[in-house]
Amino acid sequence: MSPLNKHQLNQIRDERREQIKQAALIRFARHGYLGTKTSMIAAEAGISEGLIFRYFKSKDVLFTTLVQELIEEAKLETENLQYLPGSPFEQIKALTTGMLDESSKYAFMLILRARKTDEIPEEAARILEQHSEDVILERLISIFIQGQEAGEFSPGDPRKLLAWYFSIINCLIMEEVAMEEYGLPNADYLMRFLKT
Amino acid sequence: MSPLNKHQLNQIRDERREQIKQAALIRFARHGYLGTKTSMIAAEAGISEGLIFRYFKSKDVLFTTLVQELIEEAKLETENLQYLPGSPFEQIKALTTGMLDESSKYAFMLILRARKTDEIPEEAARILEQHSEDVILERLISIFIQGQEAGEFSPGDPRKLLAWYFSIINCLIMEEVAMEEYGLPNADYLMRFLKT
Amino acid sequence: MSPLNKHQLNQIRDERREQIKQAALIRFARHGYLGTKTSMIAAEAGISEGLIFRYFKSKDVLFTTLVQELIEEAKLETENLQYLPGSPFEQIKALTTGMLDESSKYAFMLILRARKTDEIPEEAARILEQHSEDVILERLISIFIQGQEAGEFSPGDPRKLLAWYFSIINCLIMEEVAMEEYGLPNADYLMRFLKT
Amino acid sequence: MSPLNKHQLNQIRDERREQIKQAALIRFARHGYLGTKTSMIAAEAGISEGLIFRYFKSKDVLFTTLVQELIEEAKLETENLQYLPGSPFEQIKALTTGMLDESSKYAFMLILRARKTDEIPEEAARILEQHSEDVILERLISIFIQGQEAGEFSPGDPRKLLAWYFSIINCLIMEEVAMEEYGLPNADYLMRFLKT
DNA sequence: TATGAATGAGCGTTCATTCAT
DNA sequence: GATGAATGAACGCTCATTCAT
Repeated sequence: MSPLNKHQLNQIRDERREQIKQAALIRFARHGYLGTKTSMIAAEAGISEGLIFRYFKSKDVLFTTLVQELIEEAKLETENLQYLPGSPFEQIKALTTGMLDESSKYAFMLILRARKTDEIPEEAARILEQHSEDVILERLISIFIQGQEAGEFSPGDPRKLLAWYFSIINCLIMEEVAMEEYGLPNADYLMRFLKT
Repeated sequence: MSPLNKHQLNQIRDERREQIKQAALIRFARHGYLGTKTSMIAAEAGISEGLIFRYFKSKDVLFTTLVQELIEEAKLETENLQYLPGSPFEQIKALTTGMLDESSKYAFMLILRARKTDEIPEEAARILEQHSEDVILERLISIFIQGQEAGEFSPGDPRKLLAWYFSIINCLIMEEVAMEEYGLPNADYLMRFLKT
Repeated sequence: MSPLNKHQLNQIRDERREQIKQAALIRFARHGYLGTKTSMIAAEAGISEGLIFRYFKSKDVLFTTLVQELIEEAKLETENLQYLPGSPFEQIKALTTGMLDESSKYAFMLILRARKTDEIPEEAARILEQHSEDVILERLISIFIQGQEAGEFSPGDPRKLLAWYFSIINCLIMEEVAMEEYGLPNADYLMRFLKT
Repeated sequence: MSPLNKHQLNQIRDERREQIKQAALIRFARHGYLGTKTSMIAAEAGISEGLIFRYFKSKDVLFTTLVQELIEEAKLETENLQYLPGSPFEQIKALTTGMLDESSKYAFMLILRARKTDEIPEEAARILEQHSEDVILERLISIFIQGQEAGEFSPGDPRKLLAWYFSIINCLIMEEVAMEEYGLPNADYLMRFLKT
């Protein structure tokens, strides 16, 4: 008989995996893929360097896994959006508020930083290319069109408006450090860009 | 006796230096500090790998020199700004237009990417921290205050308004690639954030 | 009070030890010392990785123990040989037949592979050097001399004849895999090398 | 203008490549693929560890290149064989003598050791599987059949005879170290195996 | 001055070994 | 006694930097 039963071991494994992913998220978000040494992740997680490789085959796989899961989460959040109550303006404002929220800070930073660099694993680049632009934006575009039809949003190509608006949100999240002094603009301020 | 006189040699040196800096600018802007290998810079400049180190003591120094000079240029441009004719709104609009211009693309990309990563030489980080926020922003802040006094800009802490506004511009420049489809919003669009 | 008495525990220990040695024998024989990971031995034995080290201080010691014991067995077998009935030719033929037998395959493979590599523990190398040539060969040499005196074996330095003959046997055992198609030559065939 | 012309540089590169290959050949032959550390090859060649990788992308590629070239050479030698004058017996004796020769010792050791281990790069394994058995042996088999028809070689399946004979040669080369005392049997001795 | 071969410190990764359970 | 998660030394490999030419 085992000294620890199967359930307990699985729990330990799951906890460690999560712990490593959390540490990696913070480091990758702050220093990028190349700038993050596995020793930094180990230090952040408070474990030995070698242990990382029992849970993730390589730094590459660890990064790609994170990207994969973060994209998945983002997709779900956007999916829910269109079934939310309220006008298009209120829906986008809710999303904007969520994106600027402290709790999802590192997730966005990692994804956004990753998308601006060629220096990430090929597979991660593929995932980013595929999902982000195509799937999520398609969902939002219909909300934007409704917003324009309702006269809430400024006129013109809705895809263009959407692209610009989210570029700004994205970038602001990335600026986080520089912004420390004044914090992030609130959603109301940013909605100016959309209003007619 | 030397086949080239001192003046000619100096000219060659200066040209080589410039050539290396130009190559480095493009590469650092595109791939970041860590992502840019010295071999890439040599290839971009069409010289041998070793030669870089006769003109710059190290990759570190080359990068820091670039940052230094780009900051310097930006400072000059901002300095000139306040002596320009036109209302505060028109002055900021001119600056905005200049920043979004193609010709200064790589310069801004390098600086902005650098500011988002800890993974740059310490000295470069120090330069960015010191100048960018303190000196340049100080110059702009007075224009913003004038703008608010003239009722052209929205009210509130002018530093906050300034920080937010330029964060957005900066981010949009960085998005350059993702934006290919729609290009950058023109200055008029962006001025919305400032208007009351 | 212990649920198992001392005798039972010793029996478990002995069985485990044997089980590990058997698994290690197969793996070391097939993949050599460096090519065999302790995890492979554990898997082959159906036990956990850590348990190996309660029975053998190290991979090094496990390997050396195996070599030691296999050499010991070989020595005993050779010892018995000279008291066997029959002519020198028949005695050597019996030994040859035994070496080519399926049941001792892995034992010979391990020993032979070990002797061809420096990459084994120092102590194991020492054992191989000492015993193999000195003790076993001494026993066989007298049989060879008798064989030559009886005109059964070809003339010349008997040590040379012996060394060559067994080298050939050894090699054939190692070839096992490549030989699958045709099997091993039988003892009669090999005795040609000895006959006048 | 270059300080060294293109021809000189190519010569340096070719010499280094050959030097590394020679060092690697000796080490791989003696200690096998896993047992040979890149540091050992560098030490044997009298160069730094890193330099190996300017000439060969990886230890894997270096090994595979060696296997490739050695197989190629062996193929050529065997090809020439059948156009040589003399009886089948004399032809095989010439080949045997060549294989036992000091100068090609390491080449055979490397190949033979490689063929006995799974622990080599996949590509190298593929090359060995393809060429050795199929191409070379086919050439020799016809000489063996002629030898049997001429009554020079012992009867029976010629492929079996060939396989056994060359297994013995191969193994003897591998035994090199153990054999130091008596040297290798000469070709005459080994031809006994083939004679009727 | 210019070259590119050569170096070596440091990274990502493996695996024998330890140890809490 | 048995487990397998955890460690760390050592490996293969990269790349900024040096140096003979």
